[in-house]
Amino acid sequence: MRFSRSLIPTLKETPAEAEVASHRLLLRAGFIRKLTAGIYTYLPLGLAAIRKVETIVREEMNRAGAQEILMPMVQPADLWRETGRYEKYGPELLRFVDRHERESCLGPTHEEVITDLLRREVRSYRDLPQNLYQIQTKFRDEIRPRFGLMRGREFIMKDAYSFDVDDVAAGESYQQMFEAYKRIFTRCGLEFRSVLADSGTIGGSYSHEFMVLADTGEDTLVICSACEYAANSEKAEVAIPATDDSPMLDLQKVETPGKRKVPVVCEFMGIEPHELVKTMVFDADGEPVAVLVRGDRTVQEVKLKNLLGAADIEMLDDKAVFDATGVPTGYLGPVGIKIKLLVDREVAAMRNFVTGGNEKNYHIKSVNMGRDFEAAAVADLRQITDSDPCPACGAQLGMKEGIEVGHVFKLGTGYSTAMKAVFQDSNGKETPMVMGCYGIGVSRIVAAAIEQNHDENGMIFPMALAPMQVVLLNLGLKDEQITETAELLYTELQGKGVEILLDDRDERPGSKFKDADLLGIPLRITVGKSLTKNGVVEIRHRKDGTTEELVPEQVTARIVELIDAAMSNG
RNA sequence: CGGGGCGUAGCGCAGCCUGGUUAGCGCGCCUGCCUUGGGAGCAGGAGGCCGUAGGUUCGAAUCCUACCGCCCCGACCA
Repeated sequence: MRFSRSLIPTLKETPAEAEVASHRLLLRAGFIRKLTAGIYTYLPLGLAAIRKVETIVREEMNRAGAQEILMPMVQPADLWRETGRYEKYGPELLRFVDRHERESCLGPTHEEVITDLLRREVRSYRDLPQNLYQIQTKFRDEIRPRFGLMRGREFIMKDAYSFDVDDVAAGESYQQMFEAYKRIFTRCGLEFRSVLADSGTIGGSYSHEFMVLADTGEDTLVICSACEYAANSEKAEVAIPATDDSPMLDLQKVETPGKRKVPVVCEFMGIEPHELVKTMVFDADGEPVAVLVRGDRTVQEVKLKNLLGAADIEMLDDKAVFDATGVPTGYLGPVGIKIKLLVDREVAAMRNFVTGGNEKNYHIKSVNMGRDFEAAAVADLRQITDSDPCPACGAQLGMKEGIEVGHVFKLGTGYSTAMKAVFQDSNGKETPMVMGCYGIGVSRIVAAAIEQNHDENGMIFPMALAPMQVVLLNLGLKDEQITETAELLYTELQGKGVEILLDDRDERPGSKFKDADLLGIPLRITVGKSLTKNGVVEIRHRKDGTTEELVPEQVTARIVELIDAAMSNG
């Protein structure tokens, strides 16, 4: 690839819209350009990086026995109605009608389509298992696309679906995919963790996420310092606390005029936030629900959503809270509350706590569950913290930020039952297929790799994902010896199958060095003055800046050696 | 969806408050000279429906209205 004839529009200045490193660098290095909010064109180098990921994913999926297909992007609404998701999926699902007034949507995921396919084609247990995947552009109309390729509305995803005769077989499929995923992310040269996860809108019983560790991650992971436990913090179960069995004291109403916020109430009453219980009100698919958590805790909405089986959970604003309860925010409490009341396990174990008085300007002391109020349910509803013990072994927990790049789910028979995807088992009995689904954010991996590997000068690609393996700088376009040597090396390396970008632009050396750094290509060959002076060219490693000088005849062999080494330990 | 902000040359911005010559600056781009190991220098040049539509005015990039687009924050703690 010749730089002079390629569309690699690098920018010296940072575009105003870019917040995070990967977005900034992808724009500056000329990998992507934005068409509209959350929708990007991949330029030659950006696409090359995407292709690297796709190739690794394909190889490992095929190796694991999955078969590649390609499903439509436009899907009929009726199919989505069969599973109830046309209504349930929410505004992320882009809906439209075609010229015949047929309702349609753009596929954000493909469970319905694949299940429809399999129910038509699979009759017998002899046809199972099946594991099918595609690499496709998905569309999700995100509330707020951001960070370039990290959270776009349109993005490239690999999604796979497994169909098995029973839970045991489905578990094997799941395990196979889990192993394939580990190989994929390892080959990509990424530092990652697999964690227990919530299964979200896709549904299902059991799932793991694969997270690339990076400070700009949108997810928080809890990782045990002692055992293997690792989970997304929205999923991480908080250990059941010891029950306080001190004697119940008498209820006591306290006037707290104007004291609404936890810290203010605590200061006023001379107590600590952990002695207070706050009452939060949410809207769960239109029904108001109150949740009790300790004053210093945070309600984990995902847990709440799962407990209620709700499609959408939203915290109510002050006015809506008053409308639902007749009490201004700040003074809500469980005693005498009129709406459904859910209680965090930690609160259920407490005695004699302080709550709002359910009356303006009053709080109550020495409240106790069971005596003073009843809960519709007691459950784990709060966000875990790093001072909580590991739910598996009790040791210290650590927290890290991560970018979700892969997700594997056990779906069970939810979709197959809803869509009547059944087969006859060996006894002739009609049985729903047991499903699993497995996603990888292909375009997001490129962004995640850059988040994890960059410096102030630009990207630093791992060899396996680099759009080009080598960049060769010709610093003497008008010097016959330099140009001849550069061209010779370019041809020779291409002949060895090396992916190489020849910087043959009529630019000054400084610009070429800057661009080479920016592009993050792992190896750089410089042919310039040192050739005419000392007969040597230079190889520089982008990652650590180390250089080696050698005569031109040795370069090709050395480069091939370096690439092989980088690919094998990646 | 709520709040805030921004739309002026390919990119980054100034001008707008306080309306009035030819709408500026830096980077990039084109031509020439010069230069060639970390984003050089000089000279010349091209490039703008000042987001769109309407209004106010003798006169609008500037004031008003609507629309469109984009960015940021929030949509989690009473």
